[in-house]
Amino acid sequence: MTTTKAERKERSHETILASAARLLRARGIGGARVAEVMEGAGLTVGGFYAHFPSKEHLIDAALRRTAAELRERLFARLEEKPVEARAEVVLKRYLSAAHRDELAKGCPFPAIVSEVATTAPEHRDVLATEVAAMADRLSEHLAAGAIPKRQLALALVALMCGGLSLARALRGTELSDEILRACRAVGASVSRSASM
Amino acid sequence: MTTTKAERKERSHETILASAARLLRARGIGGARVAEVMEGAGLTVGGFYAHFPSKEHLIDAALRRTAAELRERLFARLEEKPVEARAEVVLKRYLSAAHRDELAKGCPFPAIVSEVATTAPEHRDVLATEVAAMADRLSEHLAAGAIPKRQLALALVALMCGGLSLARALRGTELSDEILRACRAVGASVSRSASM
DNA sequence: TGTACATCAGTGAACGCGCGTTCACTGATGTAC
DNA sequence: TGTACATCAGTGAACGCGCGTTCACTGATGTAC
Repeated sequence: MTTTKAERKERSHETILASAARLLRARGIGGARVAEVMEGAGLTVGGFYAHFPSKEHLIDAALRRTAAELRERLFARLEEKPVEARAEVVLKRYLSAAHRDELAKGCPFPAIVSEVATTAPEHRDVLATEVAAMADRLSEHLAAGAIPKRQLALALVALMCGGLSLARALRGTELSDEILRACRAVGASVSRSASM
Repeated sequence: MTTTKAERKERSHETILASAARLLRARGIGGARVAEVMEGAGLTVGGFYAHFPSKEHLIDAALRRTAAELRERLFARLEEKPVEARAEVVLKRYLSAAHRDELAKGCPFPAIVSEVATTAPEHRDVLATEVAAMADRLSEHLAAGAIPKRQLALALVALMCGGLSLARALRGTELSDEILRACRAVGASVSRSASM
């Protein structure tokens, strides 16, 4: 039960990152305030800079972390399914009402793409890496067919990200559900026809 | 050459709205600062509240305006083309490098969906109206086929919006161009196969 | 037509608030002897 | 083992800045007579 100072600091670091990961997804870059991140970690503002050199570094770390977590869950146990059915499973997982409603736990992209395009270009490189990683992983699970795998993977990432972004923005409206359904159906359709 | 006071005020109102329309698309809701909007209109901050009751009202007006302008251009002269070719034309126009690069002139959705989903839900209703209008207009230009027109329209809106959002966020990277191409190709493919 | 007054679009400074960051301090843990 | 000192994770207040909004004021235009 004895923990060293360094171990305790490491735990705090983790807690802060976890809190940031939640807030980044729920509120976006601008909305994830340092004071609130620290409060979410059970600490006070002042201590933050002993763990991260700046908010920018925190956001980058949280983005990497949440994107990796997403891939973990999105592509879990896909090997059990035949390759032709996998894209549909991914679409169903990503474009679900649960994923739309649990802002703080899901994909970080919808929460940040707008900001990276407009007021927070400093996160562009990290975002590019994570989007590429996502497309790569998806590509591995697509069947060869009429549409090149990489091309189909990139379009499906855009479809999923766009559909979830819109569905989240319109949460609570009938249109929101309709968008999720439409993207699942059309995404599945193109994946099927592409592999034939 | 004589203009009345009311006419001059009306002109200022227009100029302010035009400036806001540009800034909203280039910087998002949070990034479109009232002082900068007024500066862009050749005026000073203090006069703003004689034209709009709050920033929130301005953003709503700018969103409506820019969304309507987009529809105007996106669906212009489509009747000249056979119905089976129209979706592809829309995809080409929307998912172009020019549209990605000219932030201030294009579609407002990529700039604001993140914020509406996270920190600016007060604009949800206006956004819902404009997204629905966009899907309706697109739907009119789709050929009947295997996929219901409305469903295909909603998925194409999500694909376009998602593709453009990602391409803008990743502007300057090779991946950005690749995403645009992939979305155009896959979007065209699904539109074609759906109408057969 | 000319003069005195009213209107009101626009100015510019100030207000209040929230945010990222800094910093002097605290107190529990760790180290040296 | 006990004692004196060093370390450093975390505190909490302050700083500087930017933002939306307010407000007393200005001066050109419009109106009344």
